[in-house]
Amino acid sequence: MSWEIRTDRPIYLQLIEQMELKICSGVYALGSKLPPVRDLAQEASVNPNTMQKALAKLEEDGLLYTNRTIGRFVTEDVNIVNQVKNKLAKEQVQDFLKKMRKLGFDNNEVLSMLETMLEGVEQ
Amino acid sequence: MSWEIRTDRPIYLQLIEQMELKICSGVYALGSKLPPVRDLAQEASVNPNTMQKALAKLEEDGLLYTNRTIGRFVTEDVNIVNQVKNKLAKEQVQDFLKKMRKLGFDNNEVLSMLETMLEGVEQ
Amino acid sequence: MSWEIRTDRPIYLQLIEQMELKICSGVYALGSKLPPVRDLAQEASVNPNTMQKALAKLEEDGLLYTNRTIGRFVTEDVNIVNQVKNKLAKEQVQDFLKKMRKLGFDNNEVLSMLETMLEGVEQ
Amino acid sequence: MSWEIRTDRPIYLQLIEQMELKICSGVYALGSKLPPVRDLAQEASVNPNTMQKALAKLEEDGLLYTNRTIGRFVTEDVNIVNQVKNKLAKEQVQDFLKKMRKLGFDNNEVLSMLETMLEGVEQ
DNA sequence: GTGGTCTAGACCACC
DNA sequence: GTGGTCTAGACCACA
Repeated sequence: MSWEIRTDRPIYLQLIEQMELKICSGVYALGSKLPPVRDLAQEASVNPNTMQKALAKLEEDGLLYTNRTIGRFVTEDVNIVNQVKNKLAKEQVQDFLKKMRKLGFDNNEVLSMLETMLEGVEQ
Repeated sequence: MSWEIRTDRPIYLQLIEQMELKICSGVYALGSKLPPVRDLAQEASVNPNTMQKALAKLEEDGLLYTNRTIGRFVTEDVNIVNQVKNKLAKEQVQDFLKKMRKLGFDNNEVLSMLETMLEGVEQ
Repeated sequence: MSWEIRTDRPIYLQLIEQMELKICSGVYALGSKLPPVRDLAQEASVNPNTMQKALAKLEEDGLLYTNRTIGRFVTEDVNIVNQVKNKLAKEQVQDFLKKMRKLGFDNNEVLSMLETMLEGVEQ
Repeated sequence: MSWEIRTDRPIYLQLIEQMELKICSGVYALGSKLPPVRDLAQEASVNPNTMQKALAKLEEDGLLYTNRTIGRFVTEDVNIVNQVKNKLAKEQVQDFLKKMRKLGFDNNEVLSMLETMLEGVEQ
């Protein structure tokens, strides 16, 4: 998964979301060292200051921590990561339901459709 | 809902998808007249030919029909629209499941989470 | 039926053929008066001299005759017209067979296909 | 057989028809590689985009398939080609009958004329 | 070098 | 003014 930046919302918010996702999905493992800010910024084609702002917010939330002389690391606290995971999951569910409602499906229909599509599918 | 065009996929495909969505979600009602190609193109900030290509494809699929010199109309055939609705819904479900799996949720967890979030929510 | 002129063959030959066809199919009835050469030429978008050349040839074949002061007329001789009709028909058959052979159909297949398509069709 | 383009009908439709004919009559054998779009366009004296449009339609119908960056190929599926062959043959028969009727021949006369002309003719 | 896509701009038929 | 078609010219991804 790469970086996807759009111009219709604050970039640093998008960076936060995608960074959260990368951590929760294991792209950056618990306790692992992150690439330098400059590298991340270049990878995402954004200004280093913007990337810095995003990382600072993630640090605030406890998802990252900085060792000034060595670099930035992903937290080793599973609980924090799980909290974020749940937050992201809830957002996905909300987003999904919103889209399905727009298509005219009510709760029961969404549920039965999901159940149908889960049957017989390997995990 | 407005138009969102990205540069990483053929524009006409995105136009097709968004047009399908607009029709299925009722932005363009069954049997109603569409704005002229040129207007739609300007609205979406694309070349009229590109919009034309997308509309031609939708016409092939029976979602639209053209009354030459008068304009383009949404089909009045509920069946066709429902078919497209189901197709779009399935895509949404697949997409949703893919994202949830990336977050580390298995089928049962997705299902129970959805059920939980549907409880006590007004339709 | 209007005039169709192509640039890949002598125009006057095409005029002859189409004039024969018009007479045989009754566009210009037996014994009827033809429009003036200039009108015919304009109708077919060709030079009057070219039209003149075609009409002269048809006259030679007895399909037309000229009354100098009154104009040009279609012959009243059914036999002559029937001869031309047969000639044109044979050309059509030959042309048809040639095309069918190019598509890979042999005589028997052509015959059976024709018989099939004639069944149940009102004349 | 070369390309014949007329101005009284959409060019891309004529290209489709003639391409179908070329494939059905073996000018382009099953499974063989077609010349590049640009070459075909130049051969037919049309814009590459117009040729592209025609080929795209033939591809939709399964008569061609594209191996991107390598080229376009005729299908290897005999069934599809035979279907098209039959379609073209039916059109020829219809066209033939129409012309013969215009000349004043009824079904039986057409049939007997064809039978007569087929006798004693080498295949 | 291949097919695919997009834009810009033009003309046509029809009502 | 509507959709339809065509041309010219450009750029892209891929191998």
